[in-house]
Amino acid sequence: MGITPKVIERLSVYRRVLAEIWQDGARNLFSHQLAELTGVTAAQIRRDLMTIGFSGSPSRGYEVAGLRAKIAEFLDDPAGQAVALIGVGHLGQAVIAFFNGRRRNLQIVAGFDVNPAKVDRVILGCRCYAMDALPEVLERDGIKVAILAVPGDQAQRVALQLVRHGVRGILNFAPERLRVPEYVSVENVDITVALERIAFFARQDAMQKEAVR
Amino acid sequence: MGITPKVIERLSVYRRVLAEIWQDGARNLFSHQLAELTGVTAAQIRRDLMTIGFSGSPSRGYEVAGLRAKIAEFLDDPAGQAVALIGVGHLGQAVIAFFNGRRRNLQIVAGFDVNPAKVDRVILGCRCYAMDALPEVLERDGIKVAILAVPGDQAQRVALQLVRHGVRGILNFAPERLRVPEYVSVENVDITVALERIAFFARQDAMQKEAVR
DNA sequence: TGTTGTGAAAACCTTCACAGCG
DNA sequence: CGCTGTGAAGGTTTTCACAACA
Repeated sequence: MGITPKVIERLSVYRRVLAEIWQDGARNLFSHQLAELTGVTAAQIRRDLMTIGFSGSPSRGYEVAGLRAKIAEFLDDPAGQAVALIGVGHLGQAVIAFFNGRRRNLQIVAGFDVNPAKVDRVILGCRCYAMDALPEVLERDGIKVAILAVPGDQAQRVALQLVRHGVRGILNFAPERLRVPEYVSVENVDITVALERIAFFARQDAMQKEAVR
Repeated sequence: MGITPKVIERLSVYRRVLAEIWQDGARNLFSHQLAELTGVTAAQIRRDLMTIGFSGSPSRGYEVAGLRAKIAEFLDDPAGQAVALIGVGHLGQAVIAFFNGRRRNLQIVAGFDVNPAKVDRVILGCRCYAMDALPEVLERDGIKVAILAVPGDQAQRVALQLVRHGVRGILNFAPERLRVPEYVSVENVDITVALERIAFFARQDAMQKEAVR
């Protein structure tokens, strides 16, 4: 029974689609239907649901409500998880705007920035603090998850500061590989790398077409 | 010989680190040194360099300049690649700010938005157009790569529009799985999913610690 | 019939371990 | 000696294919 990051990722995608089709009135669906909606193969979906211990019926398929509940039980902390955002620049603000209101269970409750113009203001609904306040606020709100949206040359230093004050998961937007203790999870969202990847494959496809001609 | 997305991703990381150490005056390095700097294992690095056909010497290691050139030869189009950005909201602007000046070879040359207040302005150095202008501009600039930063409910429609006008790679920030022809590469950067992933593992670690206690 | 649940196979990716060499 | 390059092994993830069932 292996709950790998990939499984988590797909479960997260499933549940978004399930919420949509629930709105549309669907109460049951088959693996191949969910496959169609998510771009994951039906076999993969059945495997994933087996992994989290959810069963369907051959005649009716999977019950949407039950599956949503089971996924939530897996992914969410019932008490909710508070999230800190370090770096309230363009990217940080985009993350707040993108995120707030989307998931109730996971909320960005505090922003931190070195820019005095931002400190003690409420930006897009998120209260901002000076970096000095970090230890105090993290402790006060029991924050275990942080989003790092600071310039690359500061990411490592800030990351260690976060870890020192109890953070156990970091979503890192800086183009630096962080060195942190192994009990801390890091997820790198590297926009440059992502763009280079698609640029490469877009070019590849174009070259193939040329070769075939 | 398999050039998979994972290899591309690591090459991209290698070259960033190589640029840094080149600045610091390093002219050669061993696989284990690059491993230390990137968090990738030395064996993996040697395998990757084998894949792109780059050789080092047992005594001197790898020549930094040559390796940088070889990676560039693989990843970059020598003519450069123009990139379009669809959706110049918070996220779109963050992407421009994050990206501009970072890679010369890959440049965001045009932004598109439905908001008339943005049309025909230059935002963070990027010229913005109305959505109507999409076909014309894509064609004019020979754009094959696009960044999609529009609301989820519009992503699919816009994606097909992009494909229809020649785009072959899409970096998708919308929380929707795009259905596009198989000759188009899509890379999903799903911030919600990423955050849920680290939140899950942060919680996991906390629970394990509790169980051990 | 058409579906789920799943052992087994296949595909893919990473690591090991060592020959070869300066 | 310590490194690279690489065949082979090991591990992980995905897919196949089919029994069981409504």
